[in-house]
Order: sequence, then structure tokens, then C-alpha cells
Amino acid sequence: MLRPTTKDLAKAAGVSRATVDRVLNGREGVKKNTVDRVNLAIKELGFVRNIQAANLARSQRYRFVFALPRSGDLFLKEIVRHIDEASETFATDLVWCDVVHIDENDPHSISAFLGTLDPNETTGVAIMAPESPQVRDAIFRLQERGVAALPFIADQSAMEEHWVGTDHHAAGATAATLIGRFSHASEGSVLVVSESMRSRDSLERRIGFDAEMNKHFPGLRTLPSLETYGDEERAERIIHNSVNNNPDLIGAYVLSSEARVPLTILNDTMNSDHLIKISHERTPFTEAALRNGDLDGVIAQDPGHLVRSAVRKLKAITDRLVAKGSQERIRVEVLLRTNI
Amino acid sequence: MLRPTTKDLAKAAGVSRATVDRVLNGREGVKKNTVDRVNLAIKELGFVRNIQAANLARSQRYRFVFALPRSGDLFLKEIVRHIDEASETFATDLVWCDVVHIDENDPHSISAFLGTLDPNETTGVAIMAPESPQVRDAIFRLQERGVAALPFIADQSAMEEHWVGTDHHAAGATAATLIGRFSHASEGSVLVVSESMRSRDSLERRIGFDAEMNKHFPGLRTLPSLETYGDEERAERIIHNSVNNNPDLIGAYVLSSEARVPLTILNDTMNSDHLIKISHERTPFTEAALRNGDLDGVIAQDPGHLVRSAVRKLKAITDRLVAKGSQERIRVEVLLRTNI
DNA sequence: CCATTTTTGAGGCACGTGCATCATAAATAT
DNA sequence: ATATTTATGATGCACGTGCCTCAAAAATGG
Repeated sequence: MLRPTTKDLAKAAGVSRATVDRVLNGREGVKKNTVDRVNLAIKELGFVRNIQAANLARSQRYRFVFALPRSGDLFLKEIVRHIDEASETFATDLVWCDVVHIDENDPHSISAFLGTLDPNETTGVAIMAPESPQVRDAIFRLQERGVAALPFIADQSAMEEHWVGTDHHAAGATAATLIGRFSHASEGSVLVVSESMRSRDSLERRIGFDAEMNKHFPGLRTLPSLETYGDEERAERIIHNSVNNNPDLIGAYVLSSEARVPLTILNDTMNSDHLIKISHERTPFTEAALRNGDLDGVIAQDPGHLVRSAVRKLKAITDRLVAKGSQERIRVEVLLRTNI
Repeated sequence: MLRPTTKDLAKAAGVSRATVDRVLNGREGVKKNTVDRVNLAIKELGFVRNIQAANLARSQRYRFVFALPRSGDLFLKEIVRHIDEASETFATDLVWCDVVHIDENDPHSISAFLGTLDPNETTGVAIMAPESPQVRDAIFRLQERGVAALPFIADQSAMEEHWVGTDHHAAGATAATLIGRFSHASEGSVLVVSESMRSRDSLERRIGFDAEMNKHFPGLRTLPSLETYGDEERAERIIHNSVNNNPDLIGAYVLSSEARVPLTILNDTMNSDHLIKISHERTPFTEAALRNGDLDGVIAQDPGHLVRSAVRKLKAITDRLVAKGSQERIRVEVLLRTNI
């Protein structure tokens, strides 16, 4: 039994193909009664619109924009690399991807940028930016103008059905598990370093980390978050301080995606061989650190998977197939030396 | 700049659309010289055949068969569940999936089954069966008849470019890392239980496990593999024996995908709370065991990812886009209580 | 009732490719 | 040279859907 076509639909509903077309594409000028008849036939026949044929007819193409922070962060570089790769992989699906850099901390400029996007040129946008009212409103306006929008990695709580990223709470808790179980000390303190605690991701990781530590490793004391603000001198000063004040250090958790600076400083400051060190994201640096033992574990989200998932979700949204993409959950990965 | 079509190609190569068509679809009756001219034009224009349009023209559909062992194993059940799910997800791509059960240990019957597959009905097959000359030959014959074939989870060394599964050596090594690092004992022995050591996966996991143990945890002694052959009584006897003979047990590694029987027996046989226990694959049982502490870690391959990856690979092969699908590497996942 | 508006039908072209047929041109054999 | 084979061109339909136009039918208003 072949897939029913619009012709079959028309016959089943007792209307013409023109009317079926009007209903399918939400054109007006059709009586409610007729609309219902057609929708009933759709259900009865199990009609599914052939998207390839539809795209052919409209010569539709998908152009997706990834709006990413400007930072030179290694993780971001990986993301960009995978976007280029995905551009090739999805070329046969008529999908093109571009990267645009935004000022992540300037909601106003982000909102302005989103406002400039033309639905005729841009099919959808994946946005990696911290939550803010301006951005949220801009996203809503964008959607109203017919551009698909998808929070990417950084989540916008306003639209939780549509977003691509991991469960930060679980990620933080997993970091805690690794430190707690890898460490053979039953007492001691744990350094927590972050670039900034202003983002929701960082906060949630920290909460998950503390919850797990308190519950399962009560002997271990988690120190207040050290915020580097991306400033090396400042990082050096505060890490140095903390190391001196806490001689019972048994581990360190770097919860921002840029692990290089804090870890390098830590290693320079003290002999940190006995510390359990956990950081985030697979990058050339963290891979190398895992291999040579500078890191004991990495909590990661697969950048390739993130990107491909975002593309598929954006495509599903523009094709109006919202329901399906749900199973695309991004896992909290644990990377050890042996499974890089 | 729009994508060039066969019309553009014809113009650029100075031939007719009919000839372009003959070249593109490998029909004969074209002079070598002309073929070269067309291929040159393909490269110069960067022509990519519009597969959606091609499929439409041929009313091509993809029907993929998953040939799986008959066993009632939880992991296999998960795989089947995800195949059903994928069937829905990929419906819009004109892909249908069916599951067929085979006698994994009877190469002759597998070969016979593969021989019955009709290229007109079956576009491709994902085969999960242990390596054997008969199966290998049957796969080659299948491919010659125009059916795409893909070793699935169980690998066939003869075709390493095309297969979907994880690096078993790394998986075994990761199990060793977890036991070695989670255990606070510097000396002791580790139980290794398997359903059978006849499959390549089991052997490779075991090799990876031992290599890592010997190199990084020399104080820990890995015991010879206990093979249950799926027989509960036998399992009980040999596990019981081994526990009695090795009072210094500090951990257990179950390397087959069925973890329930050995773990249950182990828990019944002794107070195994202090043991570090690692097994394979995410199943309802292992998830529950992680949650309540009966398992300390699970080494897994995402069944959904495995299935979707197989579908995409089979599709890529039939669309003759072999190069791209390569980045679809299946990760060796580490599951802990916190990142289930 | 007629005039007007709304709803529906009929039909056709387009998208890019596969596939078929028939005619013509070029190469090769005799 | 002519007959035969081989290579190429010209053309047209099909796939399933979007989108357009024009006419006809039905509903609505007065």
C-alpha cells in the first residue's frame, strides 16, 4: 500500500485538489465544515505530506544561521568547526548554515540583529546567548515573522520545548560524583572555578555539584566559586589565594567551558598531581590533558551532535513536524582517558 | 547563486540532457571522451544531484531490514524499540524499517536468509551477527545484487569502513578505569563475567580491560573470564566458586550485554556492597541498578543513536554518498548514577 | 426574487530528475 | 561506397506538491 497523495485525499474528502491544497497550506476561503472533512480524511488515510516534493515545487531551501558569542574559547571553535562540517553533510537536504557572531552580553544588539533577519533569506536561527527579556522578546517577534528560532546550548527558560543542550544540573552532579569517588580522601576541600557565575548554565552546574557533594560526600567541602572574568591576572591572584588558604585541597572543578587558563595556573601554583581535576567540554586542550593525566575527567556535550541536532530541529520546525524531534536528547558525557 | 541542475550541466559540457543522464546513472553507450567532459563539468559547476527530485521521479522508497539475534536480552529489546521509533522519525524521508530475527549462531541460515532478500523490496540490511566466512560471503553477494549491507553493533572485520558500533577495546579499558579508580583498595582481585567469550566484542573488551588494569592498576588482579552460556544454574555455580576462592574480591565486571543474571547471583551469594560493579548497556535493569547503587557504572552505546546512525548510513550508501557519513562515530558512554 | 459575495472546482504550469522512444549523426565494418 | 553499428540529440511524460487563473456553484444579503 503506497503513501496516499493529495489526489487520494481529495477523493476521500469529496473535494477537489485545489481545496485540499487550500486546507493543507492554511489558505483562507474554505468553510469550516469543508476544512473538517479534509482533516478527517487526512487522519483516516494517514496522509503525510511529501516534503521532498513540496520543497521541489517551491524550490525551497533552508538557510540556518548560528548566532554565537564572539569569544575565542576553544569549545566555541569546535562548535564552529562542526557547523562547517554539518553544512556539507546536510547539503543534500538543501540546508545551508552560516555563523554570525554576536555580543553575548549586549542584549540590545542581539535583539537588533535578530530584527534584521529577513524570512526570505533566513529560514531559522540557533541562538547562543544568555537569557534576557530583550532577547526573549526579539525571539518571539522573529517567530511571528516566520523565522524558526532555537536556543542553542545556552537556554532560554521561556521556550523549553525547543532547545538544544544538556541538563546542567546533572552535569554538575556528575562532576561531583567523579571527584568524590576518584578521591581517596574522606575529608578535604574542593576548588570551584568559573569564568563567571552570571549565566544560568554555571549556576545550575554549581547547584547540581553542591547538591551531590553534600548528599553523598559530606566530608568534602566545596569552596565558594572563584570567578576569573576571563582575566588571567585576576585568575592567578584568586586561585593562588584560595590554594594558600586551603591546604586540605583534594580536587578542583572548572565549570566554565574555558578550562585552559585556570588549570594551567593551578599546575603552576602548586604540585597538583594528587588533586582530582574535572572540567567541561571536549577540546584539543582537554583531550591532551586527559591523556597526560592533567585532568581526571571531562564532562562534555558532543559538539557535533549539538550542531546536527540543532539543524534537524530547525528543519523540523520549518517543516511543521514539531512532535518528532523530541527524542534528540543531548547526553551528559563523561570522558576519561580511556574513552576519548 | 542557485544549485546547478542537469540542464546547466548539459550546457556546460556541450551535450544534451539525455547524455548527462546516461553518464550520471552509469548507463552505457557513451564514449569515454564524452563521459570525461561531463564529469569535468560536474566538478567545475560543483553539481550535486538533487536526491529528493530523483527519488520523486523514481518514486523510490527505502526499506531497511534489521537482522537481529532472536535472544530476549534487554539490550536487544531496547534496540527494537528504537527501530520502531526510527521508523516514525524517518517516515518523512520515505524510509521504512523492519526487524527480522536470525539465528545468530547458525551462519548457514543467516547466509540463506540474506540470499532471499530481493533488491526490489529491500533497499538495505543492518546485520547483527558474529563474524564468519559464510556471513561475509553472503554479504558480498548481497551487495553485488544491489542491496546495501551494514554490520550492526557486532562487527565484521572484512568491511571496516562501513559499520555501526563502538570501540570495544576502549569500552573494556574504560570499565577498568572505573573499577581501578573507584576502588580504594590498592590490592585485590576482580571478577570478570561474560555470557560467552566466543564473540569478538567480548574478546576485545576483555583485552582492553586487561591492558588497562595491568598498566595502571598493577595491584589489582583480573580473574579468568567466567562464561555463563546463558545458563543460570551454571552461572550460580561458577560465580559462587569464584567468590569462595577469591576472598580479596574488590570488583566485578560483567562484559556481556545481559547483566541481570550475574549481578543478581553475585548479590545473593555475598554481601557485595563494597565491590565496584561495572556492566554494559543502558537497560531498565541497569538504570535501576545505578540508581540504587547495585551498579557503580555502566559502559554504554546509545541504542537510539546506533539505530539512527545505521539508517543514515544505509541511506547514504544507497544514495551513493559514501564519503559523508563517516563522522558518525558512536561514543563509548559512561553512565553514572548522576547522568542517567 | 436578484445581486453580491463566498466557496469550490477544473485545469495547467513549475520544480529537478528518471526513463523511454525515436530520430539523427558519427564512427566502423564490409 | 554502402551497410551496420554506436553515440548522441530532441522530446515528452511521470513523480507529488505549490501556486495561479478562471469559471461555476453555492451561500448570503437585500
